[in-house]
Amino acid sequence: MTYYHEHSKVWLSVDCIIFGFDEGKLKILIGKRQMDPGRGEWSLYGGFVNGNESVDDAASRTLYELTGLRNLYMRQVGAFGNVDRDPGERVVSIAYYALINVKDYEDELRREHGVEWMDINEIPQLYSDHNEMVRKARKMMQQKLAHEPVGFRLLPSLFTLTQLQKLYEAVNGEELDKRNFRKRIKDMDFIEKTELIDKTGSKRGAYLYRFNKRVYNEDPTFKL
Amino acid sequence: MTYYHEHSKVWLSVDCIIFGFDEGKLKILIGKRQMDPGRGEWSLYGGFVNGNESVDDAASRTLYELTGLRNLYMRQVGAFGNVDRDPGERVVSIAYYALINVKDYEDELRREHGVEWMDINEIPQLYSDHNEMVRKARKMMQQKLAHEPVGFRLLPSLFTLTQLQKLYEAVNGEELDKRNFRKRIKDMDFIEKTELIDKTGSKRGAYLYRFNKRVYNEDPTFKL
DNA sequence: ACGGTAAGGTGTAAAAATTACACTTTACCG
DNA sequence: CGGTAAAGTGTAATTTTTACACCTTACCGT
Repeated sequence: MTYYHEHSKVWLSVDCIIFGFDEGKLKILIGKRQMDPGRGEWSLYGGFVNGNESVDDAASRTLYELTGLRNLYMRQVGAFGNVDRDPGERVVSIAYYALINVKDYEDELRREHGVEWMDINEIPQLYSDHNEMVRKARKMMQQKLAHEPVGFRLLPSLFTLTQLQKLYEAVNGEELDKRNFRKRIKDMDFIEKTELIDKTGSKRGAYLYRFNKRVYNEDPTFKL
Repeated sequence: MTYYHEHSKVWLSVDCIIFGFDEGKLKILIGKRQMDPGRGEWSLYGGFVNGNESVDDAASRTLYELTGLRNLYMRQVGAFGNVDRDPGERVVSIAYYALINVKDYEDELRREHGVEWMDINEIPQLYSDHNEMVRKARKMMQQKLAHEPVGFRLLPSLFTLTQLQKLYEAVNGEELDKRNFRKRIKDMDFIEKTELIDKTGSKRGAYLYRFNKRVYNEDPTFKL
């Protein structure tokens, strides 16, 4: 018997704020809880941490469970540990946010889990402290996108400059000047213009770009 | 028996990165572990989370235990949850950083707990994943100080502009231009000049300033 | 076939922010 | 009473950021 046992153990869970970008809007995945406590309330998707896995691994596993996708871009938001945050038992939860390209997410899998994309600006009241998690995740994600080129995770691997601009506008909630935006993009060698043209967004068609990670790593300078 | 019980519980601890500013250097409090596992290794100060307290409360309590100070500026760094991070048992730890004015910390209490101030740039190898916690805490703290006027927490309530400049230099690890620095400070109405003069730092003496929280709250604009 | 339409694409000048930089003042101390 | 060491102060050059408008292209409907 060591000093550990003078203290009490808790259940540990992970909750996921999964960001997607669709129809010009920033969205997250939420669903109605299918179990007690809180059955029927809107909620983030989550799961418990098992004894044989790290907390990060539990988050990866939970994300995989929900989306069928591995190696998603994922960052920890933080621990939420109020005593009464879970109405049933003492459960401390570690929140993570992830960025996914909505096109990679099969709609069938989405329906299976009973979750849907909801505009980040129209999130209803959520179960327990999940609104707080979302707020913090959103802030951290904004911060991250302003300083590192990870926004691409929310887009297809080929994207137009208009898509990219709309993405940043949605994330930051403010419009950007098209010429100034494109000027900045041109300074970033790791955003490569391809010869491919997207015709879905306009009659004229727009060049498709791609993010070149190797070039970025050689000179990791990014400033939106 | 609910679904909770299909999963295993873990011990939860908090670890504290306590920043202080002394002799022109940014420092943190570390001590040699006085218990197994890891007895004798350099380590952060920490404690366990009890069943009847929130994780934040556990951190406050632990900080109070160590410093005798309440209402310290404190922010969560994040959860550290590798399976083997604690050599004894499965313990997930939530790290917090705090900012204190070293003058508020009684040296006796410090010795009682066997901790000492160590230059942030000269931190030895620490127990478990504590070095990682320190790295992350330092990064977050730098970020915070660059965007919010919380550096004052590391100084006496009255301070000279030279002290303030040296603090920011220590935090960011780079020298600042004196005139440009003071120009920016003058633009911040919430940094008030008093009529008091500090004679300890120079023969001539320097005006003492203070942070006025009320004025800041009226116009919370800060940019170092 | 052609005019309307809707998104794609492009440069310059003004304003603002940031940087670089050097000397005078003061009061203590020896 | 001269040396010293920190306190205090302004301006010009540079860089960064912002504001702003028109032409192009290809599809679509008539």
